[in-house]
Amino acid sequence: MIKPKAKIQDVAAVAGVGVATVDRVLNKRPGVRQQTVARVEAALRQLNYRPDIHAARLAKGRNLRLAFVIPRGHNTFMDLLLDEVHNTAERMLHERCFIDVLFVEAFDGASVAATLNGLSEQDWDGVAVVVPDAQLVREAIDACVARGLKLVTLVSDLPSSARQHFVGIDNIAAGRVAGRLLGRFNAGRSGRIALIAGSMVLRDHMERYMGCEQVLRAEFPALTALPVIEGRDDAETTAAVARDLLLNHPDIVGIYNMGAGNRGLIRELKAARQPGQVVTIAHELTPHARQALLEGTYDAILCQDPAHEVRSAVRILQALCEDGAIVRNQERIRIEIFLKDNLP
Amino acid sequence: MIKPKAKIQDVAAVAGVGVATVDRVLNKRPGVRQQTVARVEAALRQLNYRPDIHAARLAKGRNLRLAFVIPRGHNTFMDLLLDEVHNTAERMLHERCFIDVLFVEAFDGASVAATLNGLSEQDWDGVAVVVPDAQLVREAIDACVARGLKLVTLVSDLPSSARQHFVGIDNIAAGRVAGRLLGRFNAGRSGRIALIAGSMVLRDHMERYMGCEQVLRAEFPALTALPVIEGRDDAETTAAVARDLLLNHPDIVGIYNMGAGNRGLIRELKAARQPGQVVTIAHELTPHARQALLEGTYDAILCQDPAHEVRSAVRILQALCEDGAIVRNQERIRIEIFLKDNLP
DNA sequence: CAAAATTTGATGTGCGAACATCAAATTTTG
DNA sequence: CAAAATTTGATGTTCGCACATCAAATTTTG
Repeated sequence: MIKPKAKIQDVAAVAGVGVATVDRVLNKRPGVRQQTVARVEAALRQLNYRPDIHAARLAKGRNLRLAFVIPRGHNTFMDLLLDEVHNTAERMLHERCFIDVLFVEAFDGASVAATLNGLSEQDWDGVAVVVPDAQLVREAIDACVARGLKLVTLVSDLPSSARQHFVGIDNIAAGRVAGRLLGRFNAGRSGRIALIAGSMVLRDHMERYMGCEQVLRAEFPALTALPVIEGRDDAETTAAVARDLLLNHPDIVGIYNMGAGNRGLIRELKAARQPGQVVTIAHELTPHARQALLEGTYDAILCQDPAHEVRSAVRILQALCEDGAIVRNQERIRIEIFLKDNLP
Repeated sequence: MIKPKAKIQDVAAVAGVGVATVDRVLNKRPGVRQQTVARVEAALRQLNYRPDIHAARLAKGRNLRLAFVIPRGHNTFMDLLLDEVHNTAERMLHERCFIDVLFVEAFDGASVAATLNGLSEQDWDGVAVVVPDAQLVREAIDACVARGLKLVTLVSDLPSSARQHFVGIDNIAAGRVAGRLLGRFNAGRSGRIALIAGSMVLRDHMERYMGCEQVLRAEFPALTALPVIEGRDDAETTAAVARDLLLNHPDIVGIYNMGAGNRGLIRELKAARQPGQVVTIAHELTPHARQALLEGTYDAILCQDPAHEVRSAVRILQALCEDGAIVRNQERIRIEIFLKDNLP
């Protein structure tokens, strides 16, 4: 039942070669005949050999160096993300892995690109980066990867770049969920749905919009979406656009806030409507949003767990750097749906 | 910024003692004066020393032995759980951790208790167990823990026992979510809600019932719950009770299946009603449930990710056995809510 | 066929901690 | 104060692997 784990010696014995040769094959060192390589690989497979990760990490003694590139002082969600990077950095210090945070300006592709271009493959092994959708950024990412850095995008993706992985939710699906909840919570009623984004140049907001619009059109014809308003992910701007909306459209029965700025929206909602009158869905479980959900101002909150995202980014970068295995399902970032009943 | 990780030598130097003494303190070996212990501990804290886990695991050379105690051939969810135990066992084999599965009879407290009592602390370090709620089981758990085994309950809890941890969802919250979705998806309508459990001796089903009933009573007075029916977590029995329900209660507007046996329920629903006529909520994303959700027979599925639960149980047992740290948030099992839009 | 080039094996070192042993230093006790 | 008991330090071994070196064996080449 329990097979003792094979070690290099065992592999060498089975392959009929010396341990040094097995070592050469395992670490892709030169100077081994192709036919010998084949023999060793057969033995590896036969014994299902995997290096003992603890011994390996100890022997290499190498410290992984990871950089997190994050917008500075952007919004509450980013603050949560940042906190978690620090927590994780603290923990990972004890596992031979250093994590530093590099700040960039929010919404500013040039700033992100400049930071990425400044990352030398001498100093860093991997990067996790929150990116705006811009050509400049795409090129900087591709350059990083070409230099040999491992790179994952975080929260917002840039699929056409050479990034090795994306750590975040499926935003189209999130939008669809929002659309369906708006539709079903309004069962029977008809009216208008207001959509608020941070900025439509943010890919994640754009995708949420697409998903929501799709579902509303296809399955809830009694509800029609108003044109998307931009709140700049900022409480004051969001408050202003929300006030306009609520004043000018008495027939609004639902609101989907795809971006940040929850504080502003909540304030205006409370001022303008009775609780429960407008079905409202928002993103990210910030303290204000949480409170609004409990009070009934919000009806549901869609959420990505920033802590999970950070841990996942680190695990994936580790795996990429040390060619370990990635456990797919473990790295699936969930679209969490919070009602007032299942708050953590 | 980056402090090089402290090693035992550093601690010894700071404390002004030899490495052997630090080692004695770290591993709680006897023969050190209290005052020296204090000096060493001060140094440990000052340097924020943590043993290098890779070196430690390598040196100990000990293999963790974990047992998963799981009901045999119970239902699809348990099958998924079992699959994942095997996957994880395969992966953990390479990390000095052996995992075995012990089968017990479903619903059978005596069988579980006997199995637990058979686990010697010589052969095992930790146990994860899916328990029915029975006094016999509680005693067996307490005995295990008293023997020095680390023990976590899985999926279904027994809070009054001495188990070190529970790995699973908050079932009361899950029930509340179900209640709210039933209420809101039925916005305006009034009628009866059918509740189906596997068995009310299962704590998780009982708790779901409580949560759901709570919310319905408090917030959706137009909906009244019928008495709970037991489907034995089995497709045929569930089909039979569902058929009865649907025949005898034309005023049913919602169904909450708190247990397994989805296949039976789906079959009867399709036979008796138009899709969309009865709001239906069920648990666990099995292939049949998934299909039903896509087709509109089900309206939402509440779910606990068995893969996450298994990984979490292993991590927690590891931490308990090697007195490592537990990352709380990472081990929080989420109540996942699936609509047809966010299926993985 | 001999010389040159390539492959291979044996061997050693270090990673950081766990654990063991023994001698030296210190404290306690009679 | 000396003998006994307790604490302490120095040292060595082990875990499994990565990496390096050198000599021996094999193959290739002219």
